[in-house]
Order: sequence, then structure tokens, then C-alpha cells
Amino acid sequence: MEEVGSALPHREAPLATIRDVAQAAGVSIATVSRVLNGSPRVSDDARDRVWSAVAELDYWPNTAAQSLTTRRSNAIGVLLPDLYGEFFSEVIRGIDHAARQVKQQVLISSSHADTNTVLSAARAMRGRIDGLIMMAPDQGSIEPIHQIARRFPVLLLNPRSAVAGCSTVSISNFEGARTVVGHLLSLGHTRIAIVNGPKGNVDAEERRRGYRDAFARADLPASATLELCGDFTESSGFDSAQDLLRLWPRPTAVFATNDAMALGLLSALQTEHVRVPEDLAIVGFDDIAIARYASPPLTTIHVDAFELGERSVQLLLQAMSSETGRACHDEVLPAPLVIRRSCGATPAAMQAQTS
Amino acid sequence: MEEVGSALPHREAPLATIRDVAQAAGVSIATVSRVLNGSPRVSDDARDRVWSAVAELDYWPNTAAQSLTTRRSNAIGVLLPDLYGEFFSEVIRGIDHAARQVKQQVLISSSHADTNTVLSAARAMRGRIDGLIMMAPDQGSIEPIHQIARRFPVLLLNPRSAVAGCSTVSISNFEGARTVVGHLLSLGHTRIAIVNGPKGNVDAEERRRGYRDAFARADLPASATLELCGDFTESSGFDSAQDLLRLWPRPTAVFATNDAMALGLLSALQTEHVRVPEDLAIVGFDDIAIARYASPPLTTIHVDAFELGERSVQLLLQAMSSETGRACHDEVLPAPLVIRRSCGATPAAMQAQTS
DNA sequence: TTGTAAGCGTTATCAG
DNA sequence: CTGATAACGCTTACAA
Repeated sequence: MEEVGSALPHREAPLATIRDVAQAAGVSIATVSRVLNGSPRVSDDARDRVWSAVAELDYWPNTAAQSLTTRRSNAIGVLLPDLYGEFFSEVIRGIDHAARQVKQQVLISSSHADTNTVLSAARAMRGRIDGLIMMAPDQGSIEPIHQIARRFPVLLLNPRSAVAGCSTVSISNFEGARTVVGHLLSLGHTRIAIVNGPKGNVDAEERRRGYRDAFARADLPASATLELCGDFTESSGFDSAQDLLRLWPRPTAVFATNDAMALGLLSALQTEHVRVPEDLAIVGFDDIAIARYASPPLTTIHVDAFELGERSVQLLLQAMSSETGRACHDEVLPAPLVIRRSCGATPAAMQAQTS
Repeated sequence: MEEVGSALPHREAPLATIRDVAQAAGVSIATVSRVLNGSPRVSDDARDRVWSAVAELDYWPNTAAQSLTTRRSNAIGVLLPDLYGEFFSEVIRGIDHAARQVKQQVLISSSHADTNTVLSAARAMRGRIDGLIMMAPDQGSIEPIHQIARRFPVLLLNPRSAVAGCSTVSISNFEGARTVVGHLLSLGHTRIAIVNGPKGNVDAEERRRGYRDAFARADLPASATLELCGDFTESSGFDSAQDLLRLWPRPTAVFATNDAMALGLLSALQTEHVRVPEDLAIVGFDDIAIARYASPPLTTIHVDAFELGERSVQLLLQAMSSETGRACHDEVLPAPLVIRRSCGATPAAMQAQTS
């Protein structure tokens, strides 16, 4: 590590306050405040003097003081579990994007292991935020969430269960899973394995439900021996290949409940010289960016994490603005099927989808 | 969208303040403050009464008021350009992780297109943060950065140029690129193309420099016709395949300056029946999670974005704490070569690396 | 050990 | 149109 000495202090003089501006402009602080907040009841002369004083002193209003008096911080909090990868970044990008449009700042705290650490994180946000977007990490008691919701409007991302007084927005995990497995069924597969995410994970559970429901709808029995358990990582997908190939009779198709695992699986099958989709069809879930570039390109369910983030701030703001006896909205974003080559669909089917 | 009416208000009663707690506990607000801040100069009796009042009233201190008086917000700001994907999320995760350990909150604002929007974002953080981590989007004037650095300690992530008074932490783009291209050279390749990121992007420029330097070191001429330009996305990598194959004489190896492009390229080559690495060796940069699961697995340069985020918080805090005439540190994180199959290295070479 | 009171930098309510 | 001045909720001398 190279060290470069520097004498430059953060600031040469103490930061200018509204008082300094008032003095420099020869007006009262009230007038400065009016000018800054665009009040019309100010003379042009005063206004000019204030603005030049502001420029002169390079005055930046102190946000903490503002929110203390106005009781608004113009910031929203975001509490997330330990997510990673594309989903995480897209959700944040969507939140950030939507927040900027409504001139809100974003306070993030992620990697929360349980609902209680979420509680303490939320507590630390008191006074800094006007509303909170949260994705609860576990199925845990909803009591902490209630406690939080008492203090500010809360929007639940992919909620594990309904919470009175909270709006929610979620991905249709269940329908998506049912759709993609249904697609496999319609292609003639009947022995379809599932490589699922970790037990207790709500997305995983929902996707499993969808998987089973697809069988039920087709009047086919779902076999528990076909249900494998991974942890949503590439490597767990890779590792599941062995278990999969050991199954007898061997399944003809696999539903990996996210693309990362599907990709790991794809990689393992290639080294095992199992052809996809001829020997084994594979479908994923999420439609991450590289799914399209896998070999073969992956049939999957498209999840728009960016939109999920965007919608959550929009709904949160809606909840925040409806002053009187807020109504809560629950929104479910669609998760459409994207047919590519890994499922072995005929060109005709792939054609049909693009129309 | 389903609507669920709800009568539950955000809060049944106005939120408790320190004054309410004081009254409930039968002490002065000063005592409450002392208890809350762990001052030893409080009687056990008073302490107990305060804590129960706090629990009773479910009191959460108002952070805005705290930072107004203490002039510390215990939060750091993060300003990023329009990043996406794994790099983005890992940097944030690293920042978040390190921040939590030192009990700092994280205020994020991303997708800044130019240094001036960065300035206004920073301005909006005045009073909310004690320090700022920023990644400047363009090579633009460093004047705005100076203006920001006058107000709070600034840490530059992957700085495009030195800025007086700012600590920096960066990836060794140059060395990494030189290393991976040098590896190709050592494998006997001499016609090595580069598919680079967008012009003006600093990472791209640095990696190009490394590419050229590798040639210079080997006393080989670098040809401009071998330099292709993408934009760091999978699809631009995919598209570059055509240009690549049109080159004559055809290159025997390609350095894609990030893995996303390398993966897109891999996919395109597969449909063109160009064998990797036999017909064309490929190397990437970043070592994203799926690089290991590509077919063939991708030789690349490992970039630890998580650590980048972590270190930036640590260095920022260091800069914040050294009260008197701060010294600035510049840290460069190593970017080691990861040899996999896409470069066509012999098993011996791959062996050597694991030792 | 405790309480009183003076800020912190704003906004907002008054009179003028 | 403008200026005092009282909040906002908290920390911290300074006294007691």
C-alpha cells in the first residue's frame, strides 16, 4: 500500500450554515429559507442576494436539520436478506431508479439473517427514512414486522405471508413453476426431476408447489424421489448431476428452480457426456443474462427483478401518501415462460412464442 | 392488482420521544440520554427505570436529531455509475458487510451518468453521511470531486486519476490484463485479438494498456486491426464473433476484457462450430461465478469485488478517523490469473497454478 | 448522581 | 414582503 501524505484538510473553514448565508446576503434566515424552498413571497432583490450568497459560500443545507423540523427525510430504507448475484443487483437498481425519479434517497442494509436483526436495522433508521421496503429473510414471526410497520409504512418484497397494514409486491413463483413444468409435460415428459433451493426458502417452496401442481393438473403422480435439494448456487447445481444420473429409471427432464443451478447442472452434464436436451431436458427459473448464452440456451421463466424494485418504491410511495386510513395493495408481477433450446421444444413451439 | 382495505394506521399514537421516556421513568431527559449512551455515571435504579420506560413506550431514538447534535451520522454514502450485474452487487455487498461491522449505515445512489449528477447526489447527502465512497462515472473534471472532498472524506473506487486529498482503492486492471495476455503469449499465441469495453471507460483503457504492454514485453508488435470494441455486455461479445472470424489471418486467441463478453463470444463460436480452445483460445477478465461453469471453463483474471467494497469502507473509515492532517492511502488489489480450459493451457500448467 | 439549559441547523408561525 | 422566535429531538457542559 502506497502512502501519499496530504496536508489538505476536509474543509478549510467550518461549513456554512443558513445563518452565514443570511448574514452574507443581509437578510434574515427566514428569508433564506424561503428562497431556498422556492416561496413566492420574496422580493426579487432579496432572492438574488440570497442565491449569490449561497454560491459564494458554497452552502449546502443540512439534511438532518431539515428532516428534524419537517418530519420528512425524503429517504426510503431497504432491508434485504443475504442475497447476491444478478437478482440482488437488479432489485437495487430498480429501487434506485424509481427512487431518483421521485427524489428520494435510498438507505440500504442487506445480509440480514433473521427477522430480529432486521428489526434492529430498522430501528437504526428511525428518523432517517419515511418508509421501508423489506424482504424478510425467514418465515419467522411477523411480530417484528408489525413493530416496524407501526412506525413507518412498510412494503414487503416477496412476502412469506400476509401482514396486516403492509403493501406487498411479489413474483408469481407458483404460477411460473407450474408453467415451466407444464411446458415440459406438454412436450411429453413425465419423469421430471426438480433440483430445488434450500428448505425453508420461500421462493423454493413456492416453486416446488408449482412443480407439484403441474403434475396434479395433468393427473400425473409426482414422485418424492425426483425431488432433489440444492441451495441456489451454481456449484450445488453442478453437484446435483451425480444424484440425478443415479436415479432409476432416469428422469427425462429436470426443473432447476433457478438458472444458476441449471447452469451448473448443464456444465456437469457436459463433462458426463449427457446430451441436453436429447438425453435430458433442462429448464431453469429467473432468466438471468447468461441464460440466453448457455449451450444450449436455457428455457426458463423470466423474472424482472428491476421492475420488482421499481414497483416496490412506487407502491411504497403510494402507501406513504395516502394519509387517511391507508389501503394496502398486493401486486404480483407476471413471470412469463421463455422457450429456448434446453427444453427440446420444437422450432415451431419456439416460433409460436415470439409471435 | 388486488386491493385489501386496512384500517390499521402507521402508528396509534405519536411516536415516543426522549421526553416521554424521561417522564415515564421519572427522571430528566439528560439521564435518559446518559443511560441510552451507556454513561457510567447513572444510578442502577435510574438505569432500570429508564430501560423499562424505553421498553414500555417502545422508544426508538430519532437519528436525525442525534446527528444534528453530535455532528455525526454514523452513515457513509456510496455513489456509483450505472453498473450492473455481479460486480455491482458484490461491491455493494462488500461495502454493506464492512459497514455493518463498524456500525455504519449505507446510503446508496447509483446510476450516475456524469460527475455533475454525482455532485448533486452528494449535496443531497449533506448532514446524512460522515464520508463518501464514490466511483466517478467519467474521466470528467475532477473539480466536482474536489468540491465534495471539501465537505467530507472521500474514497475513490477505481479512480480515473489521482485527486488530492482522496484515498483510493482499485483493481490492478493493467497488471491483470498484461498477465492474462502474457499467459496467452507464453502458450505460443502471437495473433491475439482483444474485444474491449466501451471507449472512454477507464477499466477498458487500462486493460487495453495491459494487452499492449504484454506484446511490448515480448518484443512483439501489437496490431490495431486486432482491437475490437464491445460494451462489456454478453450480447456485444456475441456480436463480436462475426468481426473476429472475418479477420485475416484469423487470430488464434482472443482476450475479452470481461467475462460477460467472453461468454457471449463462447456462445457465438459454438454455433459457428469454432472449437475453443483448439481453433481459438479465449480468456476473460473478472472471474464471475459462472466462468467456472462455462464450456469450456473460462481462463480469466480474478477480481474480488466484494473485497473491493470491504476495503473501501475500511480505508474510508481510516481517513475519517485520522483527524489531524489526514494522510491518503492508495491501495491496489491484486488480480490473479485463473487458468481453466478455454485458453488451451496444458494440464501441467493448470496443475502448477493450484500448487 | 442528577437536572437545567444551551445549542445543533432547519422550518414555520407569527407579528410587523 | 420580512424578521423574530419558537419548535423539532437530542447531547452535553455546567451546576447543584
